[in-house]
Parts: sequence; structure tokens; C-alpha cells
Amino acid sequence: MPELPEVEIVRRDLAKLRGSTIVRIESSDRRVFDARASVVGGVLREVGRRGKWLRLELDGGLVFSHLGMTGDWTLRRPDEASLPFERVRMDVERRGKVTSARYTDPRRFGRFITTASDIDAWRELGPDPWLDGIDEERVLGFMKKRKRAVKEVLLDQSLLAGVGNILAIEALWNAKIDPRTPAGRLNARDVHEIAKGLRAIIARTLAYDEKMVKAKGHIKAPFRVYGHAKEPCPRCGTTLEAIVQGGRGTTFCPHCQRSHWRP
DNA sequence: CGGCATGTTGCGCA
DNA sequence: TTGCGCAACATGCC
Repeated sequence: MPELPEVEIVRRDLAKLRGSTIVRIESSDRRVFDARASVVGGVLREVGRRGKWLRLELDGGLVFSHLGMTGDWTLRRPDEASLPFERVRMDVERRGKVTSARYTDPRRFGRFITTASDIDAWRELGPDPWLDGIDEERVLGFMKKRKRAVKEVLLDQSLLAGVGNILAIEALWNAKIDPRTPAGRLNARDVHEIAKGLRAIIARTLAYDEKMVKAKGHIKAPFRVYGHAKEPCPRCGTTLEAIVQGGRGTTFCPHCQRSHWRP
């Protein structure tokens, strides 16, 4: 369940384990699990996140976790059986009590890496729009250099880490900007609207995810256009269109998401 | 059965 | 060197 807000929810859950000692890590999955250093025996000091990457800081080591498309972490008692699609099990102990963190991932696009130093993927991430804020001048400069559609550029993790397909679609709808607009044609005001749009959808999705954690009942997803192709635009009533950009689906309103772009 | 999916990487080609 | 399109990864769901 991964985009910035979902990963943030997972981070908060794992942060409950701060101060614990890693007592055991097990995985038979060579695709997901990459052991570059031994971290067993290390004490978990901090659970960080930038974009979609989780970074567990230990005394004498690091653990990086990426949820791919279908990854998730669940805290269980150590005696509980393996979960369906469980790929990694990490047991930690604090004051004699053992908690077993289970990483599940049906599609196995995720990664779990134990290492002694920061990995390239982490170092190459841009700022996190939620934790670090959005430097609009930098975003504009980045956009100015590209010819691709703004929607595709927003998915570049070196621009703003954590923006995925849904957030990009929703932010552009919030900003009333056509996702096909060549990035280089955006102006400062467009970038300002996109920044506002991103902050809004991140806040909205986080709030939704927080409710989901508590109330088990079904809550309506907070998305205005993602998953709503062929339905009326919530703003103007025009039928929402679905297109493919860079191999990913995009939904948008052909009427109110125009800005200054013309085909 | 066919098509689509909240992500990323790697390959071939212009 | 760079950018782009697309397949691949693996599985569930509609």
C-alpha cells in the first residue's frame, strides 16, 4: 500500500519499536531480502522515512525497507504463525518483551536491505514534500529543464520523494493543470498551485489512512479523480478521461484541467 | 479469460 | 550522453 502517506503510517507503527534490540531477522526470499551487513544485536534508535523509503537507524547498522506495490508491515506476537505472503520476519526485544514485525508483500516488488551505510536509492531521493516542504523555485527549475509531461516528471523521485501515481493525478486536478502539459511550459504560478495541490492531497490521504487504521469499517477513499474515469468531474461535471502516460494510467478532467496547454 | 494495478529497473534504440 | 518507450518483475482482483 505504498505512496508517501501510507508509508508514513507504517513508519509511525514501526517507530513504536524504538529502543528495542533486533534479536532475529529471517527471510527465505532472495528477491526481497538483501543482507549486506548483519544488524542483529543492534538497538533501534530511529525510524525515518523519505518518500517511499523507510530507514531504520540502529546502533551499528541500517535497515532500508521499500514497500513496492503491495508491501506492508504488521506487528505481531512472536508465537503467531506466518502471515500470508510474509517475506521477512524481524523480531525485536525490549525489557524482555519480544515483538515480531512481519513484512508481507504478495507481488514482491518491495525491498528489505540490511546495510552498514546509506544505499544509493536513499541518497538519490529528492526532498520529502511533507517533511521538508516544497521549494517551489527548485521545482520550477527542475520542470524547466524537461520536455516530458508534468505528470511524468512529478513521478521522478529525485524531484520530490514519495509522489506516486495517485498523488500526482490528484495534485494536478487540485491545481487545475492538464497532466499532459510539457513540464518546461509551467510557470511559477503553476508550480505554486501544484505545491498547494500536493500538500492538500497528502494531508487528505494521511487523514484517511489514519481513520482506516482505527475504524475497521469501510470508509470511502478520498480520491477525487483517481479511479473515477468516465464519471463526472466533482468540480465541473465534465466526464473524466483516462489516458496512459509513460506506461502509467492518468485520469483527468479535460475541461477544467487546462491551464495554458494546447495540443 | 483479459485487463488493470498505489513502483522501479533495465534494455534496446534513436 | 541522453531521452524515451516498453517489457519485466509476480500476484490479486474485477
